[in-house]
Amino acid sequence: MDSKSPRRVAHLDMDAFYASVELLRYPELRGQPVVVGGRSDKQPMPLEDGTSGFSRLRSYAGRGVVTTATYEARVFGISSGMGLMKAARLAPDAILLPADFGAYRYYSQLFKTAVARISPLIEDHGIDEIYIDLSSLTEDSNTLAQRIKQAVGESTGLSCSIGIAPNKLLAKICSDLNKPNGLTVLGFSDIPDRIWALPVSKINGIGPKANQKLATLGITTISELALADPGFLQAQFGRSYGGWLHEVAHGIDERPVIINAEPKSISRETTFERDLHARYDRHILSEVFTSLCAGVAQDLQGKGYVSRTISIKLRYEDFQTVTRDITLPLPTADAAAIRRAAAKCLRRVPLKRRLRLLGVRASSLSSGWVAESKRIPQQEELPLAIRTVD
DNA sequence: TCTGGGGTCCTAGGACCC
DNA sequence: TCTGGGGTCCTAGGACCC
Repeated sequence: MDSKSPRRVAHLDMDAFYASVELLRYPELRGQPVVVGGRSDKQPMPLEDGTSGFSRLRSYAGRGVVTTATYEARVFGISSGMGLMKAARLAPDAILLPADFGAYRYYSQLFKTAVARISPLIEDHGIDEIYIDLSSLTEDSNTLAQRIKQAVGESTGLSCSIGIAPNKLLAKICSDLNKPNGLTVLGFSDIPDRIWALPVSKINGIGPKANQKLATLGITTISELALADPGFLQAQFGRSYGGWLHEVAHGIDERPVIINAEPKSISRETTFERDLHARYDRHILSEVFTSLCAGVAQDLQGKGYVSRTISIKLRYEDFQTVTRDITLPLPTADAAAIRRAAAKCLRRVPLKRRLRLLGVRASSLSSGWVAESKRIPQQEELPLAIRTVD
C-alpha cells in the first residue's frame, strides 16, 4: 500500500457480547444484573416456569470466574476475570448463567459475515472484536459506521461499539470511549484533547505489570507517557518495549490489518474442582490427560492442521505454572501420538506438589490433508437445530 | 475467597552449523 | 589450539489480550 495515503481503520467491539447473546435467549432478564461464567457442565439450567428458576450468584461455589457481566451487573463493581465467589459478595442476587461458547461462536460468525458484506478486509481479534480496513472506501466515516452497526444489529439483534481512526491502536482506544452502542471517529489532531487524559492502561499492550511500573515512575496518564524522555523509557523497559511505549503514547502504530491469519497453536486446558495429586489421583489425571489430547486432536483435524510441537502446561496449587514441550520428527493430528508426546513432556516435570490445572497444546502448525469424511464439523457450521445450545 | 480457557508475541540461552 | 561471528532451531517462561 502507498505509505503516504492516509489509513482509516475501524475497531468494532460487541457490547457485553456473551451476556447480550444470553439476553436474546432469556429476554425476561433484560434490565437485571446478569453474569455469565463458571462451568457450563455443572450449573443448573433455568426452570421452565420463569425467572424464579435462574440461579443466583450467592449459590455459586467453585473456582469459576466472570466471563462477561451486563452493564447492570458492572454497576456493582463486577468485571471480567473476577472470581465468581468475589462477584457473589458484591451482588449476591445477580443472575448467573453458564457460558455457552457454541452459541457465542454462532453469533460471532453472524456479525462478522454481515460486516464482511460491507468491507471484507477484516482482521479477527477474538470472538467479539474485529478490525476493519476502511482505507479504500470513499464514504465518510460516520455513514460507514452507521451502516456497519445497522448490519450487525439486523443480523444478530445485538449492538456494538465502533471506533474509527488512522490506525489500529487509536481505533481500539476510541471504540471504548462511548460504550455501549458507541461511535467515535478521531484523527491525529484529536489526540491531545481526546486521548492524553486517559490512563496508560487504556493502551492495548500495557497490562498490569507495565502499568504498575509506570506508576512507580510517576507516569499514569498517556500525556505523561508522551512527555517522558524516550531514552529514559528505554533504560527502564528495554530498547524494544521502551521504544514502543514512546511511539504509542504519540498515537503511532503502523501495524497492518491482517486478513485471514492462520492459527499458531491449538490447545485445551482444564482447572480441577480440587487440587489433584499425581499419585493419589492418578486415574482421574490420566483420564483428563487423555481427553485433553483427544480434544486437541479433534480440533486439529476439524480445522485441517497437523502439529509438530506438543506442549503440556501444569499449574501447581500455589499457582506456579510450568510448561514443557517436544518437537516431533513428523507432524501429527493423531490423538494417540499427541498423548505419547505429551506423556514424554510430563516425565520432565516434578510432580510432588498438587496440581490445579493441566493443559495440552499443539503448535508449529501446518495444513494437513484431511479426508472430508473424517472432518469433524465445527459448531458454527452446524444447523441451529443440532447445535448444542444447552 | 484468590485467580477460566483460548490465544499471541517476545525474550533468552544453548545447541548446532557455517 | 584458541577464538570469532551469524543464523536457525528448540525449549522455557512471562506479559498481555479477549
